[in-house]
Amino acid sequence: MKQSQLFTKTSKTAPSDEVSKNASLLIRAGYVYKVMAGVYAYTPLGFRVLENIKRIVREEMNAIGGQELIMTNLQRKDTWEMTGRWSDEAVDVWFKTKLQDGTELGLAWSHEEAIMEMMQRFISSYKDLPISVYQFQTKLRNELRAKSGIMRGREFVMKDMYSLHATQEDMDQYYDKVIEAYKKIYQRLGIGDETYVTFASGGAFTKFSHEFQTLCDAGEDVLYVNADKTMAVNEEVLDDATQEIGVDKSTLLPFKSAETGNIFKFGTEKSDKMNVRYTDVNGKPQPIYLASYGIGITRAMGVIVEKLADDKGLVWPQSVAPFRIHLLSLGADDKAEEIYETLTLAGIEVLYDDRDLSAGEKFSQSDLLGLPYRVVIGKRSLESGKAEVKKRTEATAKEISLADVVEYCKSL
RNA sequence: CGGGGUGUGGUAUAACGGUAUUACGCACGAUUCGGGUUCGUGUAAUCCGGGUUCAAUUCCCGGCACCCCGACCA
Repeated sequence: MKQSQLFTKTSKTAPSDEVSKNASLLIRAGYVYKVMAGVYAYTPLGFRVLENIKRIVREEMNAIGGQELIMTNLQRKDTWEMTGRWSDEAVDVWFKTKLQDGTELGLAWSHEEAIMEMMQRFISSYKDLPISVYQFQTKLRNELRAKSGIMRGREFVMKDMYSLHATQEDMDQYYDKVIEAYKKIYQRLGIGDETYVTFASGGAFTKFSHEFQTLCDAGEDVLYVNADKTMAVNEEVLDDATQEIGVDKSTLLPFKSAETGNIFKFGTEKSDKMNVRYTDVNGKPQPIYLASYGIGITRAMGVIVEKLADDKGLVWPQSVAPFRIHLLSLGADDKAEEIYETLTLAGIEVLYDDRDLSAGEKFSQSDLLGLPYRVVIGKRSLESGKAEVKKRTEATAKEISLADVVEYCKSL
């Protein structure tokens, strides 16, 4: 894409109403637009990052048999009354609205009940199980206080997956498979080395749920990690969990962390409350085992920013960057344009700064945008047949022959 | 939800109760052309509603919005 066509622009000044690094940088660089507290629009650059994160998650979910679908934001009251979660006392983040005839509706903060309700229409026999479905969905939660930029909003994008099983063994087995898939996801997102599978407060079925916690100063949780970094426990359940697994809690060190994923087993709770049954091999009705798996897509984006950005601006891992290469022309538009066309035709995602700006502006804005690689075609180096390439994470650039630029870019 | 704070051009900011400041941006014209180049001209603002006062961006009341701390957080 040519940068002259991009409607967003960078800003030298940080917004006065944002404290968090992620929101401040994303707004300055033109990735998001703040609509209100805790509610952000994703402009083309931010949209591309979200789509890249989703692509990675989608690939891993598909790899373990997940079927993608999309549920609705408008939800029926009676769906939630079946499990006692329509009440504002039970769930304090509800947005509710009404049809013109007065029918009460809920705006989806979760889809657990909604999935069960839909699935009862499709599951009748043990032969229909197991089933694993997932979606990328906008969740609406009426948080008392939004904070930390895109990391805790009132409207956010989440990947939620639900697996339904005939037996506990089958659920347990699948649950473990999801843990492995999640590990791959965080690795691919570039935050895997600092993301832990942790014990956290559980649901009705199990004593603990599992959270995926990523070490991050902007996070809201405190994680206790052991010395060789193989085990971590959420502070919320520190005493219980350390007792359960027989670990001396004084050997664990606390770190701030952000919950980037949460998985848990409902067991037959929803099935029982909502009276959803399948028929077993003996013709008898049986409850369905349910487990649920979430990843905050927008929160993951915020965590990536928080962890990787430097004093010059954003730094994206190649896997999620909106473009792989930032091509700058410094008074060498003809040659740069030619390279841009060639790379684009080759299917390489390039942001080409074709604007008539000073070199300094192009460089500093390029740093702020944080694309993984920068290729500079300058009038000066053009004369010696050279171009300059630099990784965003490295301080110094190197020169390569102009003739090798296209091959170099293809090899990245 | 409890507590605290802040609302001024598009953005960031200044102004004892007395002519709304400056920078960035934007437009035009020059200048420059490898780290937010330089200069000129122009453009554009006091959150909303009351009150006090000769006079309110400034003080008071109410509302709304935003931020922070806490609480909350499958």
